[in-house]
Amino acid sequence: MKYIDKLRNSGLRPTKQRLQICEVLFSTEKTFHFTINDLEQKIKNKINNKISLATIYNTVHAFEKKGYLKQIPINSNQTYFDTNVTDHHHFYDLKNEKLIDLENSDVGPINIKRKINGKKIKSVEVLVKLED
Amino acid sequence: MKYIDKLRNSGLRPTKQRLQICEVLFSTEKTFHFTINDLEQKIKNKINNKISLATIYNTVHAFEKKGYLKQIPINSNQTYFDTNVTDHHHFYDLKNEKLIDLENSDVGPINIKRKINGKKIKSVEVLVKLED
DNA sequence: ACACTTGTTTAGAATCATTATAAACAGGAT
DNA sequence: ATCCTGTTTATAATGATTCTAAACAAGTGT
Ligand SMILES: [Mn+2]
Ligand SMILES: [Mn+2]
Ligand SMILES: [Zn+2]
Ligand SMILES: [Zn+2]
Repeated sequence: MKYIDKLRNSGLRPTKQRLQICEVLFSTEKTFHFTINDLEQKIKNKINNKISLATIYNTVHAFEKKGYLKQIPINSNQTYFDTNVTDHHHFYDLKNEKLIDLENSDVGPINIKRKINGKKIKSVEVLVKLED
Repeated sequence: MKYIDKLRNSGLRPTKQRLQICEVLFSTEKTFHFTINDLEQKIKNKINNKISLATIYNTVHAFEKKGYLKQIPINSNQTYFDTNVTDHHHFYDLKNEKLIDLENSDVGPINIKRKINGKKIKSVEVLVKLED
């Protein structure tokens, strides 16, 4: 399995549940955005055994900490995650609550001129809200 | 009172609670960021009567809908609001969970080149996450 | 001033995403 | 096989937010 090494190299045991969640999250060429609820449904559809909700939360947070997922900050009652962990920006369609990736070339480089003493920049993200 | 007209012109009755919340939110020259919890504390400190938590939620949402407040999208368990309703960007200090305004001149104009069919841009916000 | 309508406030309950608990389980090393 | 420790799981707890519906108050008209 291609995910076993990925997990081992991160210090995560390659359990059956984690491998199956890897399959759901990382086996497609296209990256995507999801909530825990979305992921729960995808898992239900793609595998026959059950993975507990607690494990889904645990795994997503473990993967996030290892840099295999990232959270996207939007105002929603549910947390959105992204399998695209490169630096990139988003459209957020307020009507259907869906995120759309923006290529960096669609926005251009962003130059933050101001500095805060003792702090360094971890990320720069643009969120473009869309309405009808 | 200076807030009575503001409220009446928005179709909101100038109740005692709303006027007091206006005082807390809009009487300082500096704008600021807050959570509902922050606001609850500020209210407790500045006035002697009690305003119920439900009213604080109701009022914040009413003011948001009228454009007197806006929500700032960040990944936090609590919703952040801003009394600065102009288009502007933010630093977000991950350590102490505080927002800092960025002047538009600190970021420069952002040109979104891509268009989505049938949708128009409502806002463009940059979030710069800070770590130590 | 009074009555009437409708918007607002309120305490408390409900909702619901997320996190904590702690017991059963499984990976991996020896 | 045994042991250790990380992981999974069902379930409970948490906590921010929203809902409910009854009491209340603002505004309007008389
Ligand atoms: Mn997380
Ligand atoms: Mn809201
Ligand atoms: Zn994305
Ligand atoms: Zn701000």
